[in-house]
Amino acid sequence: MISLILFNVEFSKSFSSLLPKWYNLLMPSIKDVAKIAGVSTATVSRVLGNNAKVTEETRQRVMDAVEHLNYRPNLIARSLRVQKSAKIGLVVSDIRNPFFTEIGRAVEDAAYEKGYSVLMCNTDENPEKEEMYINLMHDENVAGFIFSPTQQFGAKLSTFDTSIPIVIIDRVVNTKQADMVLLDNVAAGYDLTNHLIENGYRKIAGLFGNASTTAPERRRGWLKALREHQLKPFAEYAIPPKIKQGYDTALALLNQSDRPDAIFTSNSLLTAGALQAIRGCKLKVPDDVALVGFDETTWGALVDPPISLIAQPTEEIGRTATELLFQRIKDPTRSPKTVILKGTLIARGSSAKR
Amino acid sequence: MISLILFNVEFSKSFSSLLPKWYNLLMPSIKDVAKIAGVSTATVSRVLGNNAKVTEETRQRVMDAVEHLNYRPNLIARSLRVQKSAKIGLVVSDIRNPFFTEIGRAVEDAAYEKGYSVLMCNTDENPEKEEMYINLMHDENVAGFIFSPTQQFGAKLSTFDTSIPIVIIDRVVNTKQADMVLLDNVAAGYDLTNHLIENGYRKIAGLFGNASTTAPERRRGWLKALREHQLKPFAEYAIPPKIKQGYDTALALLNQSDRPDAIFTSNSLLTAGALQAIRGCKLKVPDDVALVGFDETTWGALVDPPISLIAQPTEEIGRTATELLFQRIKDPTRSPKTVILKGTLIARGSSAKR
DNA sequence: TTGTAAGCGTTATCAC
DNA sequence: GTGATAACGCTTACAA
Repeated sequence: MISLILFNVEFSKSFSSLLPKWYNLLMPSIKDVAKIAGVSTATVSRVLGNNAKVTEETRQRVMDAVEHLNYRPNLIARSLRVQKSAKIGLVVSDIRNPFFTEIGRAVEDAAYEKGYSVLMCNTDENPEKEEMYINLMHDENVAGFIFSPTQQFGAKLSTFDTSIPIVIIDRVVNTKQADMVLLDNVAAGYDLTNHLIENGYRKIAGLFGNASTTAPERRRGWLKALREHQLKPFAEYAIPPKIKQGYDTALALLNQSDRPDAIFTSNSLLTAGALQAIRGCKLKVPDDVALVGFDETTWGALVDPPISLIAQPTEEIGRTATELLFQRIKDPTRSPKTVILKGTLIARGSSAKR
Repeated sequence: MISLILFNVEFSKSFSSLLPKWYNLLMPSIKDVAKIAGVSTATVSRVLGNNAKVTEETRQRVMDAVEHLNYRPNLIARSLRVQKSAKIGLVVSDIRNPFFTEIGRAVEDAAYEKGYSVLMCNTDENPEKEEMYINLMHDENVAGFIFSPTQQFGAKLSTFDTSIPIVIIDRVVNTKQADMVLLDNVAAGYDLTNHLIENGYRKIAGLFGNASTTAPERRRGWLKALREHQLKPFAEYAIPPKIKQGYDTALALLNQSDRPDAIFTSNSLLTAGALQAIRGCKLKVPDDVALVGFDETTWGALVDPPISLIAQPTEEIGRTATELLFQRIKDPTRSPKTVILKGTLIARGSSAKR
């Protein structure tokens, strides 16, 4: 793999000129280079892969030919031959969730530095799409991929092909085969709920996503904190983690005669939906109802009052996942690692002391 | 191409079962299928590509073998052979810009429906990365790609390889070779500015991105509206279209003794930055300073007061771009189309009548 | 309607 | 240190 990496870096340097108009008409192959340099294709390959010894003189001749022809190796052919590619996959459930957007960005950066490109796929929390994209990962010969499976799919995952390096992020999967990068969700839910309780809220409703293992864990923390204070859950819902469902559910909740004094949401899409509902009911945050959630977003600090939340270290999660992936690519037998990161409570106006 | 599409759809149906553990150990090839079915590889290929005639009986035998072996064709090998793939590219400048996130989502949906997957790349407004990803598009044999180039890169684009179908989105490029899907940015800037003027604002500052052609066009509309009302630009800045730069610039602007009474921003990242700055200065929107921008985001309607803006039909832009791309893939000689879509002014509290 | 075989552009094995 | 050459798994003339 190392040679591949070096290789790519070298190329992005040497052939940074764009493809001229006529390029694909006479797209030069390794044969053309060999002919011009007066060597065999094997030698050209050796020079480019710079893993075998060649005399400096032939190396130079080859490089000249390469430059002269503006040659760039055919990645597809190479991939067919070596059954690998300088590509990694990123399979997430919802690219519109700012959490995953940030992850995507971090992964892309980390991969780019190593000369890898990223095949990014959106499963929409749909197991059928997940399946098809996992197959695609295989078919595209990715070196490995980063994945946040739905609950249903995660359960199946351990039964299947383990030959391709995988790093699971965000969600627990019951397999000892894959590396994982997770948040300590129970602690996060616990901290966030404690914060509400300490600030005087008692009738705390919970809106939880129903697609991942993340939400149930955050719920566990929520329950634990409530229990420790002899409080009962005011109400709770397990719903699709989308803005619309957050809105609908919160609206119904707030229209009841007995309202909660705080809403706990398990992700930022639900937070946004709940906030819309609160606005729709012309209620005041936090006087009528407090609102807390997860993930720092563009808007969390901009709304008035700003939202109290548990911030996840998205950049770190993305980078860590990518690094674990590259480690496993380099050494597939290495025993799996699970990295658990802590969230940070950011207390703001939406849960101010009452 | 049609055959490829059908092909893929067929496969995603027939082989929806996941790869079993042992799969890659004995990853069956077309040869294995041929052997089991008692036919030649050519026949297997014909059955799978269902473009040539085969007797129903052999077709059945082949399909049985395929199912029995859990065979799935090797996309890389096929791609090497036919010099094409069921993949399209999406090269955008900043995946964290909600506009592009939405586009990405729409493109992914549209592509999925046709059995294509999407290679998504983030250039970070960096011409070097753009170049490398354009090369990658070539190297990955994508069927075509959707691209929002930086100004610098867009200028070069027409000089280069035209063999691969491209659809430009969001930004004008001076080439007659590519299809484009654009917003009527001059009109949008004009409408948004007129709206401010009608509501009584006179000292209107402008924060414009410096990476794309979009911002200068919106600026033209802004200038036109001002001129028609005998107003002078209060101040204007061309800056990198990022939250941080929006914040810094707006902060400096607001700390001057003579403050604008309205800030016009050319994209939502700048809007967010400007809003942060306004909050930082403890100023009231819109009483102290109005704020308007572009693109409907999760937060635009949630902040208080909500932001007035020009909404772009992102879903439509993404779908249209993908459709144009598929049309061009099917018929590469077809004369290029430019689709210009209108934005919608959404007037809200941040620019209320004074 | 079906089979044979060439070839897509690489890399890796084996000679020399 | 270098060159032939056989794969990698597929599609597609061309034959039969």
